[in-house]
Amino acid sequence: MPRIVKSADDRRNQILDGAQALFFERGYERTTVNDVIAKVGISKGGFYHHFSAKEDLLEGITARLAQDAVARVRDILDDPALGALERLNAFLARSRQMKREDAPKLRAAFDVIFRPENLLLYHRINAASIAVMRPVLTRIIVEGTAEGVFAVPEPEAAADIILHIGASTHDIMARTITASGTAEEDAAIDELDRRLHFYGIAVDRILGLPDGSVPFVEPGFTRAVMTAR
Amino acid sequence: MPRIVKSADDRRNQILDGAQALFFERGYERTTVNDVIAKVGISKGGFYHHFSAKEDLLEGITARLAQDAVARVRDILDDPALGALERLNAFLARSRQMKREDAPKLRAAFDVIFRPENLLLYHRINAASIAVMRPVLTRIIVEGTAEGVFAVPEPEAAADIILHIGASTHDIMARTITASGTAEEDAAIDELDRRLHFYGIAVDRILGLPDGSVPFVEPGFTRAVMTAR
DNA sequence: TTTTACAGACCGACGGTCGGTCGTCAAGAG
DNA sequence: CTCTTGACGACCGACCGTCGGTCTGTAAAA
Repeated sequence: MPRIVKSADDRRNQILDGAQALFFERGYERTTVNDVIAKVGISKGGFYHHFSAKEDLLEGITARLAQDAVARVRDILDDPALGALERLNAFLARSRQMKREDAPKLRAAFDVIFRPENLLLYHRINAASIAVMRPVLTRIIVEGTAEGVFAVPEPEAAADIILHIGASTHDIMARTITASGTAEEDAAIDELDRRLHFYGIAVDRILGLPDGSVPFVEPGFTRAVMTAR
Repeated sequence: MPRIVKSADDRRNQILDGAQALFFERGYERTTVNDVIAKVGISKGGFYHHFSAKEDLLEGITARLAQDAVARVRDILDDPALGALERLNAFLARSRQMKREDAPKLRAAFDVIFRPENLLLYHRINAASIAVMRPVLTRIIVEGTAEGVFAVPEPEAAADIILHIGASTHDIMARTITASGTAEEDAAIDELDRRLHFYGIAVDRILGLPDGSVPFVEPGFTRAVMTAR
């Protein structure tokens, strides 16, 4: 094979790209290092020059993913014109909008991520996004408490809880995906939607807000994302 | 090797016992099937006669663990003399008592379970205990709502959230364990304790109760468990 | 010339398989 | 009641393929 040399950063990202595509297609365990190097067109030695273990791929991918996501809402988070509650809602609205925009890709990824054998992949992605969002959400809660809008004695703990609420959707998400195409799909989506709606209420209450202050879903959102092709 | 024949159930439990001991000592990934069969004194073929894969061990162990735990609080859950809130608090009190009683063993298990490489083991144990507790907690919430004590529109969703709150302690738990023996240990335990206290408040709020109705920790509890030998 | 990026043959360990063996126990013969 | 037989399921252990990771060496860059 001819030897192609690239800058370390480029190569690293290229490997990450290939690995990410494979992980979202077959899952982490079922993707081998040989699969990755074949896809990228690189040798074993080349791979282990940039990554010390297969595990590193997970860390690299999830970190990149989480940072990309937070970068796309940075402007809202830093908007000084908005109060804490408004920023929180604007952030959630933007997140939903982004999800709607690449719903098909998202849905395809869900198909793999929520399979039981990919539990580790799911939890890693979740943990990475929580790690990135925690300081952001903590700041909003701190400021909202200072504004007198929220009533939260432990902002960081509250942020942690709220972010972990997402993980409690795992099982219903998995069920909804499994039910996809069957007669139960409709009911599953409805149930998921009700859950997500309640999660908004749970957030309201944790923050000391009246029910309905922080809507998690808008009508049709859940169905739009879950039925996207 | 001499051949020793046992009933399928006995042998299965014996294998589970051995595997559980090893998993809680070295973690899941670092325990090989050969380790398990060596510990149990059985052959490869014997093992695969009872389990179809190494993964099955995880499922078997976590299911057994979760069912044991729920069996030890069954009497409280079924006590007709208690209201929903009282049952919930009695259940939590019993759980704490049990944790205090075998704090040393629990603490030793924590040492392994909360290591980053054992994330999967942690999540499996968590998922299994949530699966067992979900219907139990849901029932309490349904009844408490009927009694007019709780105000929860989606009992099952609320149960799910409350149970998942436990997972949000993972990182601080891990940090506390890592800090064990160092100068930061004291501060870490204090922080963990504050968190756990707030989680009680979060549960209060989700259930529509005044802050402090459902205490998660009592004074000294966190320190007692985390410093046990 | 030294350092960095890469190639690819190689290795050991691990999860899992497979053909076969041996205990156990019930049914039928003596 | 005892003994034989035979089927079934528990169990054995050599073996296999795969996979993550290593190592020696080489070409390009600095």
